[in-house]
Amino acid sequence: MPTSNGVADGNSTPARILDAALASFATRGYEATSLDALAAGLEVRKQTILYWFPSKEVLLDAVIDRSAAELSLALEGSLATAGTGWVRVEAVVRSVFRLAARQPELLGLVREMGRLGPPAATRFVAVLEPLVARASQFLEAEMDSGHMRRHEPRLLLLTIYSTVIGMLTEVELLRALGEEPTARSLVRRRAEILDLLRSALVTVP
Amino acid sequence: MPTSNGVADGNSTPARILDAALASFATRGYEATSLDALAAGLEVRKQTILYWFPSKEVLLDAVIDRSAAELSLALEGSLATAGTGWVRVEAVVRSVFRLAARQPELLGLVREMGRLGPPAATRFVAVLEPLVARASQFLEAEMDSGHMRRHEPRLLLLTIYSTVIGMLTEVELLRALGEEPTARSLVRRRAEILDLLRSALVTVP
DNA sequence: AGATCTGTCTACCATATGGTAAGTGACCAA
DNA sequence: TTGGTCACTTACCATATGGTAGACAGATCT
Repeated sequence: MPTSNGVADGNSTPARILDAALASFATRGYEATSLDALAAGLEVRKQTILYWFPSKEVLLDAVIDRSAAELSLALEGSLATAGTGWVRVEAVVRSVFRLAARQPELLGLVREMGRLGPPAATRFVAVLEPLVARASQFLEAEMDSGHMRRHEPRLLLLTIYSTVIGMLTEVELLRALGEEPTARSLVRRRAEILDLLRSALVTVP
Repeated sequence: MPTSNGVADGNSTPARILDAALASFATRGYEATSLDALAAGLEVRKQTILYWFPSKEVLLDAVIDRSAAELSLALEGSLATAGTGWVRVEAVVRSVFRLAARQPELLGLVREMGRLGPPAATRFVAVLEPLVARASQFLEAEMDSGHMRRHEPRLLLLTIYSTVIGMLTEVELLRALGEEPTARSLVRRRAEILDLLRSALVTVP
């Protein structure tokens, strides 16, 4: 039985396994990822994976937990930004894009969560739930004070979420639209999304 | 070798297979769908499936082709709507929601397309490519004539796409937000999305 | 030094999966 | 009647998959 906790800092074996699993789950999908393939990529035997994570599902849970924590941390940080309505929304969107540039797999996993029904998705949502509540309250307050156009806060959140995730993960469609997966394109997409959101949210005084 | 073409109208066996495959691909995903499970659901032996569709991949292609055609037809219909900028955008969004109410699996498959890289996604995108081009041109023209706020047409399209698909397929997240998958909720989501898009697109005169 | 623990490995295994080969009954044209 | 096609079936098979059991080398403890 492994002694070290799930945190597994540095380039320890469990951390490397988590990294590889995240990457594969996010791109190929959970079911399409085999422990053998994962192990081969790590130049390790499959049993090593099963030593640290007793089953594939446990591995998935570990990946979800770590990713959710990371995501949560990044969002918490940007939510701590002071400022009136739009500035804060912009800060959050920017931080998500920053995250996407540094760790695209993370956003890919988020996208995958929808497919894996409960209990995986439930676990993921549970961690982010407080953030959603905070964001929802924030939006509502901003609308009440007239800083933003009035919308249904939760559905507005879903819209922002969908748009950002779509912009960051719809690689196939992006390619079809002639948008290459470059850093420059990412910046352009960020500009566009901010432009759109501002149009939809900011009240013209 | 099957004689009838891929159209397979009515409740013929190949049509039933396509229906079941579409449903399963859209919800469980392609890799997670086994021919055995599919056959069991249809109360038919697996070989019957392989009789009509020589391999799983061929089945996927058939599902994609049929779905893309159906989607294309629906969109073509709504695009034929005459009218100035916003009215037409609204018509398209409404038709997609109508489609989602009647055939949720179709939208689910669209969502799955992103995951299945080439060649599956390519095939799908290829069919819808002309529509994308038309829509893009339409948006650009409307912006040129000042009926709509200026945005990057293709990225605007991606935004609309992401938002609509998200609103219609993010079941887990919707549940977490307290939005039940009812018809009433669907109407509310449609209203919200139209509201948002109007805010972002329509120029205040 | 000997015992124990840790991390990884080799050796298997039951099951599931996509796919091949060949058979069977119904129908139909000659 | 007979031969052939059609739709579908039973009988298999090679491979991949998640997982179990246990060996083995090195470090750590007593």
